[in-house]
Amino acid sequence: MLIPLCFALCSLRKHALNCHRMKPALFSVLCEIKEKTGLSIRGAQEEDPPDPQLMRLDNMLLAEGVSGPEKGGGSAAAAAAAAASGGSSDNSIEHSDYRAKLTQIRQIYHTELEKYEQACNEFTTHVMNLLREQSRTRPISPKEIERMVGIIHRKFSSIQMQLKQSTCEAVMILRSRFLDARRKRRNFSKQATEILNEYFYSHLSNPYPSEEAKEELAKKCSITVSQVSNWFGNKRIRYKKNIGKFQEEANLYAAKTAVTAAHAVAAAVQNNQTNSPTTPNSGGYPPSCYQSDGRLQ
DNA sequence: AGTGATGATTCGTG
DNA sequence: CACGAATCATCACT
Repeated sequence: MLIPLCFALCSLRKHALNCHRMKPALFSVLCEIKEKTGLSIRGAQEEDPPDPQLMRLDNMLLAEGVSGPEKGGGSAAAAAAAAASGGSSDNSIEHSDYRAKLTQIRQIYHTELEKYEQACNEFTTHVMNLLREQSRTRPISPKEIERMVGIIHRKFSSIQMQLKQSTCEAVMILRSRFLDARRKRRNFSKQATEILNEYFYSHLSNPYPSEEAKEELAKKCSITVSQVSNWFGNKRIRYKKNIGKFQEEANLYAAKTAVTAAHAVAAAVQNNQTNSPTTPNSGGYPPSCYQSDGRLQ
């Protein structure tokens, strides 16, 4: 009678011990995350010995929207990621991908958690039954039963901690991948670069596109407004640093816009034969296809 | 592998 | 907050 109980407890102990270890690296990362998210660690008090590790895990899962209230699919993390990527809605594909994966993690977490809770209950009743059987051969105090139940619950909560740990790890990996992907860059298409360069060189005296112009350029180039801003920021500084190097490029685009303008003029002339052709801009740079306020026509 | 080009990020400033 | 400047990280070409 005593043997099955001992065996059960031993196997449980072994499992729990295996699960109990926490990687130091992960731990420090989690601490950092906690600091950054500004979450109160005092918030989630755990009964028994208040385990700071478990509290951190709980807080992180809550912050990531894994263990929190249903729906929203990790709104906190998604919002943070969105903010990190410039706050525009241009990365909606990546966001939805991120959210989908987070939902997946969340689902796994909840089913596993449920499974553990169920297993814990089953095991407790199992042990209770064993104790009941034993009570026929020897007296068993309520205190002993209570102690036994306490042991089981502690062991199962440490298993739960392992689940929380691995869930946190999964979220961390997902996040780092998401942020890494954000950092990866693709060169803009040749067409986009051309459009940007055309604007830049035809506004060389004041290469600062207005917000509207940026939006228009962004639309034309199929990039984001912040990418346009980045491009102009980079272009201005690099042009200024080495005007000589860009001279050829400047001439090229000047010629190009001149040709476009000439075509436009020719078309205008054809449309209105009576009008005399306007003289092209005699300055260093050709007449642009932009309005006086810098907007594309 | 080395190297220049280029898009993105970070930080200081007005 | 927009911008300049410096820097990082990757691309693209040799």
